[in-house]
Amino acid sequence: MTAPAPTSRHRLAEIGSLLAEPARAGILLALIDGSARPAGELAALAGIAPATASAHLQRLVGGGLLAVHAQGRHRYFRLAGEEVAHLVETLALAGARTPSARASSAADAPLRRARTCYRHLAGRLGVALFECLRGRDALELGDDAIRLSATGTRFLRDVGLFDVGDDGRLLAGRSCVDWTERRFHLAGALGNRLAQRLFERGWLRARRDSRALALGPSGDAGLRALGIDWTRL
Amino acid sequence: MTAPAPTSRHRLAEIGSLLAEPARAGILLALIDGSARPAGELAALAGIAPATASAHLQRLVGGGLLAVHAQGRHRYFRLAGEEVAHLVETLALAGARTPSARASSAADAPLRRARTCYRHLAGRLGVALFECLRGRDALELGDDAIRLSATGTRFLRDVGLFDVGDDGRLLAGRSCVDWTERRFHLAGALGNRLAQRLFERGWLRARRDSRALALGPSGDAGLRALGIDWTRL
DNA sequence: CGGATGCTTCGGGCCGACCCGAAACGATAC
DNA sequence: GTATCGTTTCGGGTCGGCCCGAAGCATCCG
Repeated sequence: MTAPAPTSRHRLAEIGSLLAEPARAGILLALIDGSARPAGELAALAGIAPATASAHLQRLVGGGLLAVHAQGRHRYFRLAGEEVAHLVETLALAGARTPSARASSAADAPLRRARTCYRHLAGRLGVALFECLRGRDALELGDDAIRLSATGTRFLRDVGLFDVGDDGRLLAGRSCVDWTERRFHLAGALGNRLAQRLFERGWLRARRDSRALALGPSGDAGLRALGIDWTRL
Repeated sequence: MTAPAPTSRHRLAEIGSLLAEPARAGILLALIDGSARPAGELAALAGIAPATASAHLQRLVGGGLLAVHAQGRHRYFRLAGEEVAHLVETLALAGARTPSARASSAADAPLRRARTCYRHLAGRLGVALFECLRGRDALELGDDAIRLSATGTRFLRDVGLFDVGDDGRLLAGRSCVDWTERRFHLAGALGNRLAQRLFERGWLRARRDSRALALGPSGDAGLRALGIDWTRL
């Protein structure tokens, strides 16, 4: 047996050590909805002094997990990409091994119903959306991604989610196992586009104080066209 | 904005700190093929004293990443489950961000062609197998897994991989993105069963000194029935 | 029943990481 | 220009983790 290459074990350890600190883990979790936040806010969120947060943020950026952009005297930090969100959720999923931890608090109820994960939908709504599409043969399994079928593109146009020019087959989707539900939901470019359209059409809207989502003005009728009943979700 | 629950960030950090040490990362990577190895061997592999390895192994078991079983005066350690293998590969994938690292050495060539990942197949062979099945409508997208279709079960019987009693629809598969190829290959119970049969039928055999796989006596003809040419893989 | 082997526990040394307050820096606001 | 705010850099204190050698238990072997 050859030992695993020293480099690969060190890379693994490097990523691990970036997540190993509760303060850094908290920062990543706070950004997992794809938002960009200034350093001071992240410091308060993690419960540490600005000086400490600055060092942590520097390490996270250096490790390629976060991206920065300066704007005025603020510096906004966000996750470097969807892979990072996926990675963090995978790890969080692995950590939630005990069933007792999954029962969790009533405060999580809106989160379990519908939330954003990076830029796509998760929670029971995300799962229901996936199942709706799959049940209508709207999804095709590709060699490296899940794509919308011709049937699916037509269906989404019919319910008013896609415009005439949109071709869903060009969008690569990833199916990813939902954290709370342990079932598939749609991520990747396809999932992002779909979520974006749901917001644009006023079916969903973001809440001010949480990752959880609320029903928009035209959401009830819209979701019903997909066979989804929000009130029973 | 509510801060993420303290518990979740601590769980994330806990998992991270388990991976954060090169010695522990090396141990996990050495076990990623699903093998069980005694403590002393893992110590030598990681380049540390037995006493140090013992402490590391204890932490990994306590964290739920490894499982032990004692046999005589040896204690054999292996990954606690497929989720752990998935987790480690996800992280290793994230770490291999630079293209230069992916070019790597010629010594990896057999690994890139065909290897085991936990108990299923990966590398170009794993990808080719997935694409063969997908192209023949042998796979169906389910709500929580990828399953073999009726067509697929029949096909695998025809090529001699499944016995008459086998019902592939009962096996849940997961599609997982290959580390070297960045395309889907088949994991989960379905992937494991398939790999097991390929070994039983003598199409593939394990090498003594590596995770890489070699062609078995009846492998060339068998793979050709799947439309896969080993020599051009 | 000794003697080897595999693994663990114990004790102690070492080094790195985390944390904060104070001060410097840059940009905005007045 | 001056004051203020957000952020980073610096210095120093503290704490925990990693590491190993030696000793203690088990297990197998002759």
